[in-house]
Amino acid sequence: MKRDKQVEIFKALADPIRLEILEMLSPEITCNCHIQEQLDVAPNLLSYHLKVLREAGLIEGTRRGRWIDYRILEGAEGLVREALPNGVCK
Amino acid sequence: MKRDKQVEIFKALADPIRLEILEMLSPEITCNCHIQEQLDVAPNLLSYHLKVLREAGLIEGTRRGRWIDYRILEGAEGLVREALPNGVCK
DNA sequence: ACATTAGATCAAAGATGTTTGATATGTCGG
DNA sequence: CCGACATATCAAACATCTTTGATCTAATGT
Repeated sequence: MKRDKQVEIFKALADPIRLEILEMLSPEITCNCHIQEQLDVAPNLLSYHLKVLREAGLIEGTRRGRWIDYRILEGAEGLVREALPNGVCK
Repeated sequence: MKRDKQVEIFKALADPIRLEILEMLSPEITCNCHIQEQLDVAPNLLSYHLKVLREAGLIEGTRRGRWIDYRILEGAEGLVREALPNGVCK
């Protein structure tokens, strides 16, 4: 994996709001509005963090009517594990 | 693990120089001066990055005469794995 | 004790990230 | 088509991180 991609993934993980979001998304698809209720951040701020996670390739959103459902991408776990530096993780 | 600690670890990993260092340290103890040769960063900058990694609990340095040998800490792998968000990694 | 070398620390500059407020886009219900 | 709602985008303010240059500490060899 390219160094830049590796860095992008860890940057995406290096924020408390984004970690909350990822754990909230954990069990399954979650509507953006649902995340919003639980998280108490401005809607545009939530959008920003979701975008960072999306661009890192960790989540994906699909529109359902007026809302957007977010889910962790299939490949996300593999991607993160692949990003772990050899030095630290065999 | 506390959210702050989790964030601290990912921030430590979210930099290309620090990832280089970690992979360089991978096989075993490496003298600071050796890292320096391979990395081409100012010595004070290297110090800064080593400090970030040290404070995150990933590496440790011990002085040997004029030099300092750095090594990945035993617990580093466990620490990083523990930091991975449940959402992404089962 | 002195000069030299390896690292660390500090403060300021520069770069990058996050948050906010205002505005835009897309979708629904009437 | 219009008003309301969900989300996204944009620009500016603010905060944090990284890099640089100067200075400091600790250890070595003479």
